[in-house]
Amino acid sequence: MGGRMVAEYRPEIIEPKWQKYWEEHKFYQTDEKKDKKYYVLEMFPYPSGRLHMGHMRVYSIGDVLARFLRMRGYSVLHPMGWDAFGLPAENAAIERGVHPAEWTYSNIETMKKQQKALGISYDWEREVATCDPDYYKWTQWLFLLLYKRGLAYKKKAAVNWCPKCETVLANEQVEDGKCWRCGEEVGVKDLEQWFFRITDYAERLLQDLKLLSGWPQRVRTMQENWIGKSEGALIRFSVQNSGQEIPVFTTRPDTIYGVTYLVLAAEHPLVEELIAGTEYEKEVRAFVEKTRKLSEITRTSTEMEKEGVFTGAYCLNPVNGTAVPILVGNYVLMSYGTGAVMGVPAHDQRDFAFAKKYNLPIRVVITPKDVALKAEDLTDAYIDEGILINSAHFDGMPSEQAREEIIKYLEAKGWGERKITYRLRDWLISRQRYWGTPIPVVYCEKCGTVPVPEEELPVLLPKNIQFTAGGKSPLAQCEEFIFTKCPACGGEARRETDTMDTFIDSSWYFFRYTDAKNETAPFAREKADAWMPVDQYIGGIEHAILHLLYSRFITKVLHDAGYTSAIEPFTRLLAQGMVNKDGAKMSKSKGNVVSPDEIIEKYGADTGRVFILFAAPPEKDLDWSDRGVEGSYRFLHRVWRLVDRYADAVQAPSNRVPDEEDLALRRAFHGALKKVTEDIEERYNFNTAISAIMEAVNAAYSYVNSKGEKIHPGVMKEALEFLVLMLAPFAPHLGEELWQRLGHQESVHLQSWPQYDEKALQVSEVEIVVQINGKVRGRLQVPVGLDKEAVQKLVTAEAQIARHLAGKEIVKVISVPDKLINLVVR
RNA sequence: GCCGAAGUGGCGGAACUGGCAGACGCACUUGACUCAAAAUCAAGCGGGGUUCGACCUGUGUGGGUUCGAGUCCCACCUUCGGCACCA
Repeated sequence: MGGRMVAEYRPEIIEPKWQKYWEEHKFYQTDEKKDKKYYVLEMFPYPSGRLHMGHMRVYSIGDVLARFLRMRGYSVLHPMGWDAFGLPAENAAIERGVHPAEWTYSNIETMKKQQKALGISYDWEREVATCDPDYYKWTQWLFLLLYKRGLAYKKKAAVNWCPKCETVLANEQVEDGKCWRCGEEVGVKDLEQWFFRITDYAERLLQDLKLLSGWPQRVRTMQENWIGKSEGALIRFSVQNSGQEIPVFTTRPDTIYGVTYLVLAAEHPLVEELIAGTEYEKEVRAFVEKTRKLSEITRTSTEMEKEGVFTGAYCLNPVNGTAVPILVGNYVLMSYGTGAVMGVPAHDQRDFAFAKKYNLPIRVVITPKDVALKAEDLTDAYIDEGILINSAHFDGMPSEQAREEIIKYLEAKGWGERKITYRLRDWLISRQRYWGTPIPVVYCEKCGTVPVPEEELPVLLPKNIQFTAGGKSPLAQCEEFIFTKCPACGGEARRETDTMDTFIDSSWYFFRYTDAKNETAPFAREKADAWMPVDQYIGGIEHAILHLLYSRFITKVLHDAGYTSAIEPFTRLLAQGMVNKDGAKMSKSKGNVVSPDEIIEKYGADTGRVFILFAAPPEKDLDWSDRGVEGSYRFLHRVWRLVDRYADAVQAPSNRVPDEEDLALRRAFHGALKKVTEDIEERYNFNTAISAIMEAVNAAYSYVNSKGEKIHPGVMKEALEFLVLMLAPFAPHLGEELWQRLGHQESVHLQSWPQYDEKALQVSEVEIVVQINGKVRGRLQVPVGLDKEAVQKLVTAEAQIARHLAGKEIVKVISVPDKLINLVVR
């Protein structure tokens, strides 16, 4: 260590100095030896160009934890990498003629420099970029693993299509009918695409949410809603004069006797068969055509008028043999349940409206206890629980019980069975884009679909490629890529030209960090087991479903295949809030953008970090305040001056017995240490941790102002050392510089977190609050540990308080030792 | 419609298990230093009231429990977030 000491706080000098020092000494390389291990991870960024304040916030949070835990004696894994595949790189290629790889790697270089300028303690030896063949080779391996386990399959389906991104999207990636990335309205296309069978894991993904007590309730609820479990029954209706059966899913089997019609989705495979050659053929076909043309958004909108058309066919209600008409309706979705619903207008609001519109019969089968409902009196459906009527031998049964009994009855008769349905659908992973991981599959005329053998991975992205807007996917036009030999028979074959959804790249990267340089496997199990699951994951709430659900799924697949003992990837999750300015999200169009660069340049990284952590608790949105930053800058200056001024004086021998003031200073710093430790460790309240440090600094100024030359060197030295140690995780450069100023040779970041002394916190006197009938009437200095009676004696002797007692009778005395006494008077 | 979170000074926020509401910071006011300003240091800072000792009032609204409620219970209002013809 070394370097010239400067007299003023000059972040522009000390920050680069220490960054260089840390880099040269490979300071933050992961120490794998200790038993106490902790994995701190911030969501890796997409290399879009430059860091924004959201990045600065998430890295600052992670870095405080990483540095604190190292001081607490943990081996900390704190890596960083790049979610480097994605559309913007390709758009840059189209717009500016730069190759996506070049654009991406140059952005990575810039952003990495910025991260270093923030003083974040990453282990750069483990850096990964998902667009690197050494990485995507293993993403392809992961695809093959899912393929082998029957979890990757290809099917033709109506899929979400973003016309602007010119690719398909998974359901999770459509928000409000719009593309999650570009906001364009999403349409529908019939395409043959690759899917991951995430629905096989629906129940486990739901159940294991219970294990995630370290996640915000909000995120767990969102995932629960997304998975959307419903329990009910599958009931088969047979079509009259035909051998066909129509299965329907219902959560209300107790209303089975109230069915008066059946509705099929426009896409239902039976529609064509039912109408072929009948007088209804033309009308129904026109209706189906019209419905199918509607986009998903209009079709699923609540305001959408419910329309339907009769097919001419009837089916039989299995429980009572009643023939009910079959219709085709625009509100029934082929993708949920069975694509067919039973209509129970008396007990379902939608069915009620539909039945009224088309004059379908309404049959009441559930009634509240005391009132007898009549179909003709209903103005709305009766959707609540009740007692069954008009339901054969189930009459008089409460609906809740009837649901169970009717399922049993259906099962016994073979008409249906218990059934659970999920809203979650399989994960569509094909993308018609270039800048992504190629799907490692070839199509051979003889052998059909053949996965590329593991030893032939990676299937490399060709470098030489044409980018033009509005065309086909670039890979689909690249002959050098397409034509290949079949790995099975050696004959002519064509490669799959779709690439994988980039969410696959990011659904396993946290495993790769544990063994980033492994050339023979994605990661060694023992390395992964040493670190996984991630102890603390930090990132934006926008990934509450997408990335976090996918990562949970992939982790479970890896677990089932024996590659990891982890069943969940992230033990604790911190969803950090956004960084706003003037109450709105920072955006170029609003002109309210503040960049990390300008903050570093003007005040230094330490000031920016302290402000961002001090302004709000991490999970809340934060309003950027230029004045507030000034305040943090002032605070660091204040710390600097205090330490600089007394650094030499405190080296003097301490031969004086500490007096009251000395002890008070000691108490202030031990108290602050206690609070800071608890705030970081237990509650992640960095804002209150910093405020506790500020209070301690204020106490130190009061002390030196009062003591002048007569400060106690030993007590002051301890105070300054505590101060620098406590501040080091927040302001790491200033910490280093001041630690050196205090005469230490070794880095502050290699020190142990100090331990507060319970004895130093002890006081001889305390101020207790005196209440009369619960109102504060005074305060009193009393010796610590004084009992209730003695306090009461002291209190009643006080003139200020005695006034309130005059002519009254004390009926009750409540005492909280060393804190409060409340006299209840009448 | 269903589910969830949150409402505290001029502002960001604090108050951990029911026990001094407003820590800490910003802004503002005053004083010291200065020729002056900045910086720094010191003091004040919810509202009302004042004989400067009080006292009253105050954490979205209305009730309740309690010696005591920002904190617990009930009802409501507002804001934000998620899900939503899901059968």
